[in-house]
Amino acid sequence: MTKKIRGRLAPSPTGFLHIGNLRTALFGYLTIKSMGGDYILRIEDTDDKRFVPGAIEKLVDVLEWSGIKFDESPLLSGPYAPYVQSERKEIYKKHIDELLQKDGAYHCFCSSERLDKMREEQQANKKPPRYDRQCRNLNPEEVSKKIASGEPFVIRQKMPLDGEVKCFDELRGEITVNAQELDDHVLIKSNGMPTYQFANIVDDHLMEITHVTRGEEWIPSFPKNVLLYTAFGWDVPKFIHLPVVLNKEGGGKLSKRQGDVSVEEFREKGYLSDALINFIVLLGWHPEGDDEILSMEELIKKFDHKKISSSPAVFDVEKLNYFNGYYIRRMDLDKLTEMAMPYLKENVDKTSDTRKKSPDFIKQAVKIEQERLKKLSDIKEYTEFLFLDKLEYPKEMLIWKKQEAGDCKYNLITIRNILEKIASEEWTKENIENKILQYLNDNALKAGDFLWPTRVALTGKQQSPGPFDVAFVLGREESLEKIQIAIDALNVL
RNA sequence: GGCCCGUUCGUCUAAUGGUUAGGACGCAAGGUUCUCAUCCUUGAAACAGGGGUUCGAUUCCCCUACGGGCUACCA
Repeated sequence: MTKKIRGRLAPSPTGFLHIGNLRTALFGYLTIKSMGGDYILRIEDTDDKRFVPGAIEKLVDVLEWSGIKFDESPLLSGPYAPYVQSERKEIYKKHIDELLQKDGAYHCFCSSERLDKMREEQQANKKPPRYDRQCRNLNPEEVSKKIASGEPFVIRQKMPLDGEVKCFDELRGEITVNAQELDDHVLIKSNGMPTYQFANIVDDHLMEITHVTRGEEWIPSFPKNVLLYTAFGWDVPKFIHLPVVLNKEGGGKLSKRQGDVSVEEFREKGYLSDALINFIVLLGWHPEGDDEILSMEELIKKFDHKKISSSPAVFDVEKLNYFNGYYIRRMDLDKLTEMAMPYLKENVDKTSDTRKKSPDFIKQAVKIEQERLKKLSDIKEYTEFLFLDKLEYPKEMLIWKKQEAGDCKYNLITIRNILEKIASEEWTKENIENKILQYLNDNALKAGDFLWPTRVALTGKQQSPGPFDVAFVLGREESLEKIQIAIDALNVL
């Protein structure tokens, strides 16, 4: 029987999920799900400074919105509970005792002052800062005595003194380091809590994780982690070190300084989770073939973790915008209207016209802007003119190119006369369009001379949906009224 | 400083020991009833540099440059 595939996301509970974390989560999820395994959430809160109340719920909420669901988590629980490291202290205690017994670790009583000074000197002498292993060879009696007297201590991992350490990354292949490069890093802090370097490895083993996905910032400690598995006599899971996501400007890890990086912010601005996921998965991975539009379902089918790129990717919001617009254009209108509603509310509240507060009107408003939206929040600005009782625009805007003001006015009158002949029951986009175009066609008139002024009269904007769409949505009465206002304005000019 | 990881159009990337080095976003031009957007067509745009190995390297190896990471009782 083959072992069940299991992976995990192991964030610290800061309550803040940024794009880089989401990608790590996604690649982990897809790696595991593409092989039919279980994906679990484990909270790594061994550093109490990082804890933010409510963070776990928030994290799970955003992740679920993104389409990443866990099979086990602190909220769901499961056979390997608890899933929060601060609740697993006994487990770490038991295992560090075991490791001590196996001579894989030792107590260290060095004060932080001494360590600081030591590092300073090492750096001054151009030597790599590393623990000088002063406590590594204390005799057991001495250690017991110091512990008994209440002297504070940490527990360090005992690294080999020489030779090479080889470890294997699924993306990069074999990584070899000289054992002398390895620091005896701390496994248990003086407050009794484990460090990441200990808790993470113990838990991954205990929770039977088969594929470890984590950021490439962990590569330097990778050999030490492998050594820890070996010291316990445990099998080493497969390791996949994911490349980082970089800022567009100036390089460096994606950071808050350079615009939005929080998944929550993207969500609030009206980025669709499908688009975000589709965009992010392409940052370091590519399906076979040229089709880049993929749903989560398809991703799970097609994903191959061995094909993840080992070089870092730059986050470029332009392409995200394209994907988001693409997904919005393909959305069902009812669904889109529902999702756009929060962003439209302000416009709807502003109008005194009860007709414009109706679901049907709102739906039509969304419909004529659908293909223009890059993100849902655009809808507010784009549809504002539809809800305004009175349009404000300079009269000159009505005039198309080199048109004479008088001609412009005359043309608007012509349009008004055409529209007046359309009865309320026949007020459809197609009718409006056909009647106007037919007239222009029959009289060999240039469309721009008529359509531009009409559109401006109806929208008050340089850029907007076409006049037929707008006239239809606004309705017969209001359209005629707005055109008349424009005609009157041109009188004064 | 030391150690580690990386380097194909501006960006995300594909492919390959022999190709006109492919696609996507963006950009430019043209077309589709006025603008914007959509949609369609076309175009410009890349193998970091230097050595090897080889009949032949973008592809394999080495060096350099550049970018990034780590160097905590943070993860």
